Amino acid sequence: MTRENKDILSHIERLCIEKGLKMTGQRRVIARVLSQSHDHPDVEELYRRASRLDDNISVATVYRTVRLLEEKGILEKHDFGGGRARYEVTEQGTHYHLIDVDTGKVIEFEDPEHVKLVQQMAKKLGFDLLQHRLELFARRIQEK
Amino acid sequence: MTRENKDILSHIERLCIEKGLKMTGQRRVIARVLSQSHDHPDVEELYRRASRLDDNISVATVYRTVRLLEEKGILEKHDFGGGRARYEVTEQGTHYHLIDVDTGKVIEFEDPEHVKLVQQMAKKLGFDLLQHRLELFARRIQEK
DNA sequence: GTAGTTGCAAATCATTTGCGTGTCG
DNA sequence: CGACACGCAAATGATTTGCAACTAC
Repeated sequence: MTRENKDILSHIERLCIEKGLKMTGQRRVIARVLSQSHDHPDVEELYRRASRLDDNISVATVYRTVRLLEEKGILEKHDFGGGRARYEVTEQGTHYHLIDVDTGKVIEFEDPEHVKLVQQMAKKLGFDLLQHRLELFARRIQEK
Repeated sequence: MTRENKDILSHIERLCIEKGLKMTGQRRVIARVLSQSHDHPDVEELYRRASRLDDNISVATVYRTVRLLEEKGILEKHDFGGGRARYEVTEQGTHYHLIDVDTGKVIEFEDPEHVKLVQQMAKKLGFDLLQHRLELFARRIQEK
């Protein structure tokens, strides 16, 4: 039973402080929400989650904060279709996404072999790979 | 010196007819523009190019047409950042994009082996692959 | 104290849509 | 002729922003 204690800094809040961001109440709440989110919420969803912890937060602030954190490299923005941007906390290793087109759910997976492969691809074209993304749009196999 | 003759059907127009689309004047013009575009224009740019050939075209129609052609599989929609969707004519084999981060230029390449690989990836996760995208962000190798 | 932040509502921007008119098949 | 396409302008939906009040440092 882990206790969520407001006196304990969330992972993201720590990162914000490292980057020298001014930590307001709303940013602390949003940071906490992000730290606890292991999916790919959109702004609306983040706003909903944050409001649950503190009703003194506006969507505008969520938009502003999310943009700020993306600029700082703390968050990554994705376009998985559906019209709204979705966010996730930046992780160290490259990982890929499989989007279930029926449910919109996103499955993450890693494949270090594939990373090497892609580096080779870039090299063959005369480039050094900086980053890359691989996204699969797929439908669950039916076992009738 | 190839002649562009209005009596000759453009490649895309042919595809539209195959799909049973009603061919209006505006659709013919847009089809022609698409046939001649070997880059990744956004709607605004398509509208500009179409207007050059025929000033009797509205942006709304370009939006409608582009959506229709995407549904028919004749066009592909991309999000390369920048807020607006970009389009290209669907080619038979899946191809990938390498974006030169210094110039913004997009290099296309194919890799049929990789397509199979990705299908395997999806299968391993219990999915049938519908489509996928691989985008490399890279920098040209310096040979000083 | 002061630069940076917030909430609110109005503004933007890309894209979609309702409607009366026009046209392909 | 009848279903569908068009232009126009108004509507939409996500995201941004101006402004006056507030707060972290």
